[in-house]
Amino acid sequence: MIPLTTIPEQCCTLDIDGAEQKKLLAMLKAISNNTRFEILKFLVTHPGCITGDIVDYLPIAQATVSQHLKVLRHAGWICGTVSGTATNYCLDDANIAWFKSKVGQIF
Amino acid sequence: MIPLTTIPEQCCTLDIDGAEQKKLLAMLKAISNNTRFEILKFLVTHPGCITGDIVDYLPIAQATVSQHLKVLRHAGWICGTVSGTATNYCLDDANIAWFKSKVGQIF
DNA sequence: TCGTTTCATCGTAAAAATACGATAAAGGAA
DNA sequence: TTCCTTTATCGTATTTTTACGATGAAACGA
Repeated sequence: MIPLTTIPEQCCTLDIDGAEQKKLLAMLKAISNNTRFEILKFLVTHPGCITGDIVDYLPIAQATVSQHLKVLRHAGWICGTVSGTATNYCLDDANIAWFKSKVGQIF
Repeated sequence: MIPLTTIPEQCCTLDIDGAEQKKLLAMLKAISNNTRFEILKFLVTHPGCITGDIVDYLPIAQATVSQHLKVLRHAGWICGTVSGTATNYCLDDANIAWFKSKVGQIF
């Protein structure tokens, strides 16, 4: 019998492919930008806030924030809900749960 | 007493900052490139292989592979060990373990 | 020594990402 | 309607990333 200590620890499998890999890489790419990561952090503490709140919080132009929100939306990190002239943003819990579980299973 | 079902599920905390956030974002950025992700996958099944093996496996130039390896090294995903004229590459288990645990705790 | 192998780095071209001001669209208030 | 607020999109400039060929460095064998 092989002692437990000699069994090499599998540090990760990276067992993913095709559409799932594409989706995961898109999510990874989206959060690997510091500004977008900060937007996500802001949404954790300010769920349902509007674009203007994020614009006020960040030191960048409104057009740039809007562009980052689009990237986060398309990657599946956030959901936007139009309400009058404003848009409320929330974390996309379902996709984030998928991300967490996928990363947990392949790394 | 509040029923369990009404307790909102915390989808993520994103509780990270400073040097740790910087390191995490660098690792995220490094793997969000498809070629680099494929290199990591190759290393899972070919631990200790040399640069030339990766060059043969991928459809891109040697200089480009070397550049990607540099990015992965600096981000902490892999370790390179010079052996004669060759360089053996392995996954950086310790950093990958850190990555996995960090992602698990903030998402 | 001389040539070969292996790999990193240099210089540079092309593509993608990031940022901005200006503008457009759409809802609400007067 | 007219004006104001809010946000997305357009066009574009700048920066960063990605890719390549060429070159250099270092180890090895003949």
